[in-house]
Amino acid sequence: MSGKQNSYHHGNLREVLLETAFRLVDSDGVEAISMRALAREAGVSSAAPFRHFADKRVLLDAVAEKAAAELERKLDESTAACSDALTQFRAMSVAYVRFAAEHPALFDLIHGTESVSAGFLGEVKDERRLNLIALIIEGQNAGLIPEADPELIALTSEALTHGLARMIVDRHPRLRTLSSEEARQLALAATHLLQTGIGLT
Amino acid sequence: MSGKQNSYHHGNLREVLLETAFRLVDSDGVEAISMRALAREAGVSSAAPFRHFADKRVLLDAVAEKAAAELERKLDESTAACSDALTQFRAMSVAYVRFAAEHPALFDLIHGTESVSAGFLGEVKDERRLNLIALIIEGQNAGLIPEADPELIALTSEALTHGLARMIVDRHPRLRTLSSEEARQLALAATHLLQTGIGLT
DNA sequence: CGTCAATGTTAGCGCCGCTAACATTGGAAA
DNA sequence: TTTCCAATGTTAGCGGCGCTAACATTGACG
Repeated sequence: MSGKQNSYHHGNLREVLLETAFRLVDSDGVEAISMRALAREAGVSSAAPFRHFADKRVLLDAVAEKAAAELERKLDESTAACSDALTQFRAMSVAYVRFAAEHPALFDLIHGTESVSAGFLGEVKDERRLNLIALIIEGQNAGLIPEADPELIALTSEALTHGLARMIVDRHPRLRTLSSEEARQLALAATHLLQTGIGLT
Repeated sequence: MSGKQNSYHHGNLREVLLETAFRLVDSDGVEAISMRALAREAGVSSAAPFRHFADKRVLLDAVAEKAAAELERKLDESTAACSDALTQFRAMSVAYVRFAAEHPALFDLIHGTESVSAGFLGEVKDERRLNLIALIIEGQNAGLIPEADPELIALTSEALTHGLARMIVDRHPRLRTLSSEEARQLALAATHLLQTGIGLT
């Protein structure tokens, strides 16, 4: 199915367009893609892509969903070898920040896409949040975590991780040209700091 | 100078274009602006704007710089009535998050614009960072803040604030439709949490 | 074997960013 | 005051874009 080159019907156009767009966004950013260029790349007329994606926004939504699924996969992977819940949480923070450092354009696209947070992947994220909140309540019952609103604690943790990732993507002056390993160490250090508090009371 | 309407020369075109673009980005997002539409709005031919901005990127850079200056202004304002350094820091976090909630498209443009973090306003931000670090070291000398790397503490604080702002702009499921007052309370609660730590040790 | 839905094609509309060549004008220099 | 020129406007147009309509090809299925 991948080598059909002399037939009128391409046979695999939708996936080829999607993968090409995915690669192009990852390497050159979302502004680098155009429907016509994708069509040329696939060796197809400039109207053909519209048989598979109603408009450009829909195609970008699909790319964003693919990227979000990839991020999800990496987050799951990261917690595979973690026994307790705390190390799971920290591993996920690290994986999240690393993804942002390695694929800034995809990270950007994911969060700039309405349909991602609204759709299935938003629910995945919500499920993760509920897990985190359950963990926090557990910690509070055991007397390990102060009795603040668990929702607030979860939100603050998320915000810290998301903020680190965003500062990298947004090329914050202190964080531009951050390697993946440096990103890992930074995420570890920052989440540790959140746990112990910075003591500014 | 503002009412020249029947003359060949507009007389104030650069500023009019800039202000129109600023308003349009703020209300409808960066994708809503086009050079030709701006020209029409200003009652001028579609080539005229290029006498003042070499290309669209340069115009957007100028809008971003204006927006960043506005943000700077609000940050300065927010600390006016604060005596000690800690309340200054928290007031700035609140102002930062509020700006993001009230002007998401401008906030987005600021951070997506290379020239802003590279140029003058990046230096302003750096100066702010140095102030924060000085405050942290002071706190450490007084025994109020743990002996972690002051740079790291500063970075973590920034990341939390930036993360909250970004979650709002990115329409995080839990934070969409957040009012300015809710943003204020959230920022206060989260920075407080950072100070005390969430105790997940 | 015929037909039809899926999926390709060509042609073209209107908008865009941007440029070249020309027009107007206000203000500095003579 | 007159002259002239740099600044800043104009028109016309190129090529690329997103997208649509009308038509062409074909494989799968009755």
